[in-house]
Amino acid sequence: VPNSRNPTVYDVARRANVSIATVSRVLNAPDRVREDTRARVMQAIDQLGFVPKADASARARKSVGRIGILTPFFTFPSFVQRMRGVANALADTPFELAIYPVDSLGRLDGYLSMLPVTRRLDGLIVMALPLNEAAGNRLLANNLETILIESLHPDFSSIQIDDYSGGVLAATYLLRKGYCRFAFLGPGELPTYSLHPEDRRLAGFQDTLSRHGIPLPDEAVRYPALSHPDVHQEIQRWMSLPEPPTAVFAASDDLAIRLLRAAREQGIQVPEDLAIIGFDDIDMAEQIGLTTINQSLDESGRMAAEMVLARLGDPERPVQTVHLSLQVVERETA
Amino acid sequence: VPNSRNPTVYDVARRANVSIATVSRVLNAPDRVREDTRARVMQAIDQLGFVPKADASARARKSVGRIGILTPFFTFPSFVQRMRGVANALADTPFELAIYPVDSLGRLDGYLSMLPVTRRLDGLIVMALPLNEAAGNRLLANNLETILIESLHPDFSSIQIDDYSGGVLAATYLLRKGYCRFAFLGPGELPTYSLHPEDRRLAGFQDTLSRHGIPLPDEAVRYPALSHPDVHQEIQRWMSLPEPPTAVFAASDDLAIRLLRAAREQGIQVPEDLAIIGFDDIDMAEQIGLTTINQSLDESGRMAAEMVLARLGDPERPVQTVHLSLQVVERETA
DNA sequence: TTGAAAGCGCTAACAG
DNA sequence: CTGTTAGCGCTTTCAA
Repeated sequence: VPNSRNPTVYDVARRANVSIATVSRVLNAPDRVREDTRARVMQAIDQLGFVPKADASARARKSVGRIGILTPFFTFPSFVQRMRGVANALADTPFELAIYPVDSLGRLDGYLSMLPVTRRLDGLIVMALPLNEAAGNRLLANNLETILIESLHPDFSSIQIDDYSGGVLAATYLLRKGYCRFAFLGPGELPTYSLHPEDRRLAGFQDTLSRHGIPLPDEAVRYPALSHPDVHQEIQRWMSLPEPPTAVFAASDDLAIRLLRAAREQGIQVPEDLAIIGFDDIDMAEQIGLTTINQSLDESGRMAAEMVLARLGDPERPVQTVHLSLQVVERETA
Repeated sequence: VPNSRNPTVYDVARRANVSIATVSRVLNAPDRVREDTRARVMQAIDQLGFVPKADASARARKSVGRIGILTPFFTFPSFVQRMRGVANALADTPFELAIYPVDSLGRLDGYLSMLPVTRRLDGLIVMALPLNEAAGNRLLANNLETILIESLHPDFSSIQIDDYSGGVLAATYLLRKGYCRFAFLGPGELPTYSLHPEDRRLAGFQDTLSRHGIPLPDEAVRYPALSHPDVHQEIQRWMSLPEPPTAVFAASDDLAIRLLRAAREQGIQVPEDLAIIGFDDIDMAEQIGLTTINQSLDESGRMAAEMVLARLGDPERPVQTVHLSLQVVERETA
């Protein structure tokens, strides 16, 4: 005689011949249950039409089991690689991943207002986005563990990239390679809601050059729109200069790749006629053979996730700022 | 010292100097509590910002406001672009996005078991992953709105790509361009848990060629590992054939891009010596000028999301299969 | 990998 | 009216 009440974990457990703990595990951490046991439990669940009571789960659960990522440009390779780092770090934990793409200032404010209050998240990773006073306080007050990547705030742990020294590295590398006339390419369309590390990369680049007595004339520093014709045009402009540059530092691999294509189309040999160095070291950089500066994208995501998890496990852990080191990856374009 | 957890009835009770039972009564049967006691308790509740935990989840019971994506290779550009389509479709809705990356058969089974039962999702989009009988039934039984991309199941709406006709398109295009000796490049490392559309792309390619009386010899069909040396080697092998191919159909843009680089390194002119056509039309294809076959990646994600939302709004909506059309995008490599 | 047992936050029965 | 106490159904140590 079937029980008239809704089935519980106990019913499922009895039918599958396991303990209630195992039933719970099948639902909450399937990969921690042996294949055949899981199948048996799932069969019992299906047969009984078992549905866990939401309030009971909520009550017993100490966390909601979810980490969020707040990110602009969430499909740009550099951001995707950071997300990959996060996802990998989360893979064998009971935490799932929620994405909150930011495409405007309004969206950023909106998320920063609601996320801490609605308590649907245990932790938050904020990528390359500024955190204002009020938002920071709200996160703190509501006790949402937050880690910042790229931005800085006294009350939160963060992962920092030294963009200035990235520029120094690029200049140093190119100088040692013997290049002597330089140019810089930055992104032309900058949204207001995200951080802009390009300026500091340029500063490091420029300072290093000038320390070697080499100027970086204004016409060598360009911020074209990302369209193909625009990038094309910048190269033409450069190459028709009385003393055209022999090496370009592009503020991102994305830019460098566009530049590379435009150069090839104009019959400009890379690196013979024009050397190109990028910044980021996205996957595609390797596939294309682009010389660039590695900023440990995957690693930054992985560390951010680990830092969130660590704080979740022990809230007493001190706020810390981690500096990731940069490294030139020599390939074929410079 | 502020409490680090959310306040509970115990905190309220302590602060109001009553037992937890009284707190509960104030919440559930206020008239059974003396006026002044009730006021004291309410004051404590307000001060602590107390919200009964069960309530919170009970309120959310109608809709949790979350759509999930189950996907392999979630950082591959082609999958990322689909996710972008989904994210854009969700941007101005009250739904957030959860990602469930699948990296093994066990993980796939695990998610397919737990997701429908635990009710943390309103809808699910399954990308390029097979759905077995049991999993399908479970999704249905638990009423989790699901849309499939690439795979097919009679009980679920899906978005289909006609891979066979993609092969036909590639062959037709190359033939019309006047090429007469062909090769095919597929991925060498195939995980067991995901779908494999390459076979059908090859079939369409091969059939079309043979309909024109052109053979595709075995040695022209290769599945190298994705490492640079391996791809390099395939080209060498081809070019040293007595009758080397003049055009290659790569089963994905990723492969095509690797091939392109390897070719250039060996001084092989593309498309003069060897034409290359890819499949997918990822963002990068445009940036590097790759001729390829567009399969509307963004669009497929957008449609999937819209179909989930539509079914959520009106569960009576019939199951439908949408066929996305393919299109050759002519750029510079073929 | 699994089970026993101790909670989780809350409600309700029962005393007083 | 209020406090004590025993669950509710589920999760999560901890040991085995």
